[in-house]
Amino acid sequence: MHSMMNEKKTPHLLLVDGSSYLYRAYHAMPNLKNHHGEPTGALFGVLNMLERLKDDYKPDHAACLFDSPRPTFRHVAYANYKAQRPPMPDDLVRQIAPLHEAIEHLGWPLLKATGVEADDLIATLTQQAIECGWTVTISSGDKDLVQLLQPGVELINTLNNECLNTEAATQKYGVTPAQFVDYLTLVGDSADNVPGVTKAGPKTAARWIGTYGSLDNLMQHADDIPGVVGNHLRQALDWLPQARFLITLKRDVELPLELNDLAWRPIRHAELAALAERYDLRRWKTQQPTLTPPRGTAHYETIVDETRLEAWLERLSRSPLTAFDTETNGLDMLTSQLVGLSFCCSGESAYLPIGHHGPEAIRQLPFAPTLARLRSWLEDEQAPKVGQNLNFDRHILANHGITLRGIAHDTLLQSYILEAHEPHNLESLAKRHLHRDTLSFSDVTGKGSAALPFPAVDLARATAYAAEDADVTLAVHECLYPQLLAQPALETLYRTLEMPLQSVLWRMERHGVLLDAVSLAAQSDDLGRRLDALEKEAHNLAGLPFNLNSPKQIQSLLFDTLGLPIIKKTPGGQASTDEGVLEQLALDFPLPRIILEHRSLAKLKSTYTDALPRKINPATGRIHTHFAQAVAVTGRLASSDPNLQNIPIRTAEGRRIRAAFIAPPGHQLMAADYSQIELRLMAHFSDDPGLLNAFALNQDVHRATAAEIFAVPLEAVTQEQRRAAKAINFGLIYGMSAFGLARQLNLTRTAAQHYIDRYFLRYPGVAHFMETTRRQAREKGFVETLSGRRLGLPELASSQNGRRQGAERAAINAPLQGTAADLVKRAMIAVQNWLDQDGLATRLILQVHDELILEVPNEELEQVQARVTQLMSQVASLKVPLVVASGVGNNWDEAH
DNA sequence: TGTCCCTGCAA
DNA sequence: TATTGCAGGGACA
Repeated sequence: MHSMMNEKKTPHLLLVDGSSYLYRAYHAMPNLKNHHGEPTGALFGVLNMLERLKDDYKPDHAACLFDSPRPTFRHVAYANYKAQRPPMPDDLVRQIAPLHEAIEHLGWPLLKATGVEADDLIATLTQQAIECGWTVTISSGDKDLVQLLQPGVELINTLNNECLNTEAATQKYGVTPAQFVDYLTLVGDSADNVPGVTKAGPKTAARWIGTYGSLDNLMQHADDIPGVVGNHLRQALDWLPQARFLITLKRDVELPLELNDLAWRPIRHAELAALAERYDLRRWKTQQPTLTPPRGTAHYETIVDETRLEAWLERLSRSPLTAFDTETNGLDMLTSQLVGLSFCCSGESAYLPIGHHGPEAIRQLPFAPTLARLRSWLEDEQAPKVGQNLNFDRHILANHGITLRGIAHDTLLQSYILEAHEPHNLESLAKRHLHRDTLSFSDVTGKGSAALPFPAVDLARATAYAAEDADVTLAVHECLYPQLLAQPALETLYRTLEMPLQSVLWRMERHGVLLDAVSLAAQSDDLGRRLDALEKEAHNLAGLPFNLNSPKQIQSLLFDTLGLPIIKKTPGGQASTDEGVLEQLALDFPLPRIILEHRSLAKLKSTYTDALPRKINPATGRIHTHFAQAVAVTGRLASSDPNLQNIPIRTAEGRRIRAAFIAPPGHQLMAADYSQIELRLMAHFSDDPGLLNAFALNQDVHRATAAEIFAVPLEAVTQEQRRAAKAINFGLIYGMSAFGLARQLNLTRTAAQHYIDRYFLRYPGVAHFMETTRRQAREKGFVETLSGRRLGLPELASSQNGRRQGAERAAINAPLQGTAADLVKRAMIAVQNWLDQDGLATRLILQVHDELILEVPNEELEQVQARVTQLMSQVASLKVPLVVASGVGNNWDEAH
């Protein structure tokens, strides 16, 4: 292939405005301290950000630039320059020297300005790099730097991930980067205390520059500007040249080094480790190769005697934050038993085995007394803990009568908020954020049939695995949490939505739901008999026996043996036998109809009536689903083991299954669901008058849509028209094409396209919303919900057309589905808070995306139904009402 | 035993 | 060539 040496790559230079981030990191994390009580927030924030930049861009050359404390030429020229700024807080001043040291230890070239600002250094270096034909990335939170944009230069704001090039900046500010100085001169820069023209904001300034081309030309025509703002402009004429001078970055600062000196330096591990030790910078302690011992991890302690236990209890009681993890004899949250606990704080990790079997069991501390010693720390609200999916540990401890309290952080949820589309297991997090390979569970237990249960693992290996989990959890927290703090909307979601929800979900899982197992057993029998009959009939029609559960056998029977036409192929290239295909074949042949009936009943029997009773927990007599909080990329919950979010409802047989979810004696089930929530959100986001109006008038939205599309009065809409309109409404939510709609409604493509055209003609706001969303997704790589939840769509950049178009459809759906998920989560928290405050015995038991199900004592029924529907509808105030429908009954079916 | 494929249940 | 999930059975390594 190509020789690498012949491929000349354009050198890439990364310039980081250290000063701009210093302040922001400090204010984002004002209270972080090391074990000496010295402030470390800015240190953490800036170093984490630098490492992230280095990883993301992998530049050939780089520099981190800082302001000098001494007056600059701008202070000399203008006495009020930055005069409104308070002096740098002492807490921040103390972090600067160690920060500079750490940056240099990490191998970054570092430049401190003298007599100029960091921005002037960036301007000068950018100028030099462009002249040499390099490309440049500037990282800063400061908008002044827009003036440096030109081909080959991009500007990124690491705090909000905004990335500007010449085009994007022109779009954003309405002036080109070359005009930016003139523009900012007119607007003024309040951050630096440089006033512009009174009453002239961004819009006016951009318009003036657009009309007159430059500040100079505008000043020459100042007399032409009418109105009050014209007077203000004329008053500012004497000042504007000086303002422009202050705002213009100096591109010819004399530097003590050349571009080629901005290469990466070797990392000074020993110095870095010393600094990391002093300031509790775990990330660099662990990255430090000479300090990380080889596998075997002798530095992890195994707590097997009274002295060590005592020392650790002491250490835990004083730790400002402890990473905590449990090891168990199984994965079932309600039945598994504790085998050991691990801790990590202040750079030390340990494993406390209490439930191991085998020859070594005799070494470990006794189970019950040791757990009793730990109880007060585990239950202490004031002992802050961080974990990876602490809901699991909370269940395990609850199995032993211990209530875990003081849950301050969860790395699972941090990762989910930051990058929902990435894997969130601890091994992946360690790899992605710490560049560490960790021991996996199967490394320690073995796999397959040879796998040992964890209690049989010897203490040394168990310690290597368990203590590492706690160690890594703390390190991941120290990497992810600053990233959250740097993005306030995400931090708010994490702190006020996902963390509180975790507790709500835990209680729902713990409480479970009651099932009528007798009814389900009877249904299984009934279904079994009907399936047998259908099977006989199918075999007779086919003339030979075959397995009705095997798509492969059905395929060969229908299409090979019987010669029926192939309607469509599966993604795997096989002739499909799915419902749509069989439905079509059933028009002309008898056998497909029998297969269809068999399929639908077999599904109910295997997935529901047979499977659900097996999931009843013998101890509680109830079903305990698991609500996964960090699985769905849109922010929805997912239910599993068993999945209680896909219980049938559409057919009569299905509803019998739903009716087997019952309330205990003296209770009723209440179900409350948001009506048309995603379409309402579509109305809200799109601002479309027609759609808003339909909801404002509380119309049947599908009927209203039909009336618009088919141009008939509301009361003249036929069932068929309404059905078509409903398909379009749902299709829109999913980003459907004319092709898809045609298939759904059995129309020609042209007819479907005609409907869609009519729809967009009547609802232009929706068309605009969809286009805007697609564009934002393409430009930014993500879309956002109303709460600012970021939904990343990496496939948007795919080179495969199909994948990319799939991602564009997902981009339409994601803000709607994701915002609905945010609202329901808020409602759940509000409902649980209210129940707690009022001391009610009502329990939330299930959530099905737009529906909450509660188990309500009869005497609380009235107030709960009123209040829950109210809390749900008031969870947000949108441009359309949020309508909640609710019902009550002895079982889930009746409650609908 | 684990994994992939097809199918189908829900919002 | 309609979004997000979970799960069952068959087929096969």
